[in-house]
Amino acid sequence: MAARVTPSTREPLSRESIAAGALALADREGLEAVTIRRLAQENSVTPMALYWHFKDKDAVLDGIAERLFADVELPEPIGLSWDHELRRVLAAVLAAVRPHPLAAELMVMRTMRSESGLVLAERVIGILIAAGFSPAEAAQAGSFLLCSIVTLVVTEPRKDNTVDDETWDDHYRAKRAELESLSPKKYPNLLAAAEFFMYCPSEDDYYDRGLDFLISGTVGVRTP
Amino acid sequence: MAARVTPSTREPLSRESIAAGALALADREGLEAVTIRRLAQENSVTPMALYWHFKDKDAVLDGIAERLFADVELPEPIGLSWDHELRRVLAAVLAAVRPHPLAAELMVMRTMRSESGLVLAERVIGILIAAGFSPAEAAQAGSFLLCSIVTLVVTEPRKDNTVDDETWDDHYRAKRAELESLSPKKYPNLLAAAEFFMYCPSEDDYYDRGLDFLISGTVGVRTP
DNA sequence: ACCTGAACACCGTTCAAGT
DNA sequence: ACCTGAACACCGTTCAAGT
Repeated sequence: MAARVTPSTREPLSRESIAAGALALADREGLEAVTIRRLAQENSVTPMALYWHFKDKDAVLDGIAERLFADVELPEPIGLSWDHELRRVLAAVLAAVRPHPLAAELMVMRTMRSESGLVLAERVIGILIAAGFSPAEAAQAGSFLLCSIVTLVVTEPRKDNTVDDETWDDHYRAKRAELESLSPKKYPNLLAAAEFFMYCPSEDDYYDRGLDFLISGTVGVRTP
Repeated sequence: MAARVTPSTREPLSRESIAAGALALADREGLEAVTIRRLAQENSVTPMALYWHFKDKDAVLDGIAERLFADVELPEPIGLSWDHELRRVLAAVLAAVRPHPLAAELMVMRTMRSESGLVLAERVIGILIAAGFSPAEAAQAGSFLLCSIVTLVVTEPRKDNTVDDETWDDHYRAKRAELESLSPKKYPNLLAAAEFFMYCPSEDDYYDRGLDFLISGTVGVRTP
């Protein structure tokens, strides 16, 4: 029984397997749990072993981001108007990012460091330039749109899975009680909306509205 | 000379002075330089001294965020349409955040933990609800708008001040050469926009377009 | 090529103690 | 009330060495 778990049966390390394990760990316990030493332990290996496969910890994080970008299944263009094509691309990014709310922030500022990220960026910038954006405008809008997808996922009010259910219930009740104890005279609107900062009535509505917002914004800043 | 710097002449600690010093440190060297031990050193005090004023490190970060929100000078309403009033408020947030690109991310998820943050949120949610947004829609849009201001500031292509000029010049040239060596067949649009991922032609244009985007997006998702 | 082992300079935090 | 001192369990990383 226990013999099956001895170090001698360990799988060989690789950039990909380490990155995949790191992403899984981030999904389970959050990004701050992803440390060199912890990853070494999970791979039944010495911390220094990881430095053979990655230059430093930042390169490991690049590896996680790379895996996230690789999960984006870019849709083939089907001849819709540019704003509808853009929405399909953003929806594909969203679909890839949603399962990884605790790791998603790594995609910000790391887009150009992986093949998949570059392909995605080329696609978005291409749509924007074809729509009449200048290169400078397209670069800004493209960067902002990708960050916004990450923002939507990261800030979606959710039951975080890094703690057990009762702990989170306590935390939730405490936070909500705190918000709802605010002065009704000073914060009437905040009180009316209080519950929606902690709880999302419909995830699909939330993300549909998010995409609507981004497309409206993009259309709105175009100067054709 | 050296006598003037002896520990005995040290100013008394306080929540506010520690938070202000922490923000200044983050501005100079980035958030990862803000450690309990470093702050202790800068205040000529033992690390443990900080635990009298703050519960833990997260509370110190709350303190920094609090200072950032306190810098927002909310404009008085002047009877414009709701979207123009919203733009004035977002512009005020932007003005407060722009000087602190390396610390700005702390404002995300910490809005409700300080008086100034609550006042800002009440104002934004108030505008949205008055414009016809439901409480749930207003909560989502309000959260997203604030995060977006932070995103604009954090992702603005800039010469980061955590390293000296030549180091950054080298880094800049290397990055740009890397981007511009991409296959023109595979990444034509990315190449056309390459320089604008690293360099901002006009900060004012950049932020004007950012605010335009956010207002267009908000107007676009309203269902009156 | 791939991994180990010992060491270094850092972290945040607890606990008991000083004034 | 406000701060110190020693200690603990962590970090990332360098350098030399093993197979």
